[in-house]
Amino acid sequence: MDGLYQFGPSTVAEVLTFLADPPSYSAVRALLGTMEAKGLLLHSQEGARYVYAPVSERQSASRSALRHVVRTYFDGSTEATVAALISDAGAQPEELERLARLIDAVRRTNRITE
Amino acid sequence: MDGLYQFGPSTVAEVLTFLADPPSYSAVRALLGTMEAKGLLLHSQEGARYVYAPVSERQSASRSALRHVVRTYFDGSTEATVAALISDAGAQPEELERLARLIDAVRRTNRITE
DNA sequence: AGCATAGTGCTATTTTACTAGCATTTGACG
DNA sequence: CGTCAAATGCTAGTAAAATAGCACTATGCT
Repeated sequence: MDGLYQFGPSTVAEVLTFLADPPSYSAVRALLGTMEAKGLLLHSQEGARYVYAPVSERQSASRSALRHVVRTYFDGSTEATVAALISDAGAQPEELERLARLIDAVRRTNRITE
Repeated sequence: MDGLYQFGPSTVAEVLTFLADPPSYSAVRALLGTMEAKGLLLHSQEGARYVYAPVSERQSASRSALRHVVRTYFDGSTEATVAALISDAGAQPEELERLARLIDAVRRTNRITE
């Protein structure tokens, strides 16, 4: 799943390339088939081969993944999560400046709408 | 694993309670045993029962989980991830202010050390 | 002490995942 | 058009995981 979200819709062969410790070609075919049966994936035929894509949009998947991480590792605190992100990212000056501007923008927007 | 990180060291019965779609008691026992054999968990005996805990610290696990999310869903961009976190969190004013201060603090620290 | 409860140790069975391999279809190219 | 490479469809066998259940042990309570 993660690979499909990261690399976009993919064929069986492509999935094999981005899997870290890849099982056999047959196993990947079976796995994709099972996931499709469970409703997690869909395939479309493209010439001779199948291209698999996740059913749910990347954005909604990203939100639930983020929420999961926040809940699991940061006691539900967005603030603590952002702090970890910043300290882990090496904190490049330009990025920090953009983030500061982003937060200011959100704060201004809130002030107006409230 | 996630449950153990979220709720701390747990017994088999506790794991059962926080698993969303729990398999049988036997399955959980087997699963925890398998994970321990793989070196992901350790158990300590507490009276009659076993208490399982992850081997790696919560903090290091959280960092790798965050990195994974950033890479998978946000093309490796810390900035985009923070933006998603903020917009998803409902953006409470106090939290935004604390985040702004946090970023300022990091920026000042960087300016001094560089 | 005696009993009930809750837990593990262990084993057998069922179900699922993985692997391998062959037949068949599709697409590309000389 | 003929051939080759690359896919899938399908099947059978093996490995691993999930399940169920019984025996045994520790704990707590009366």
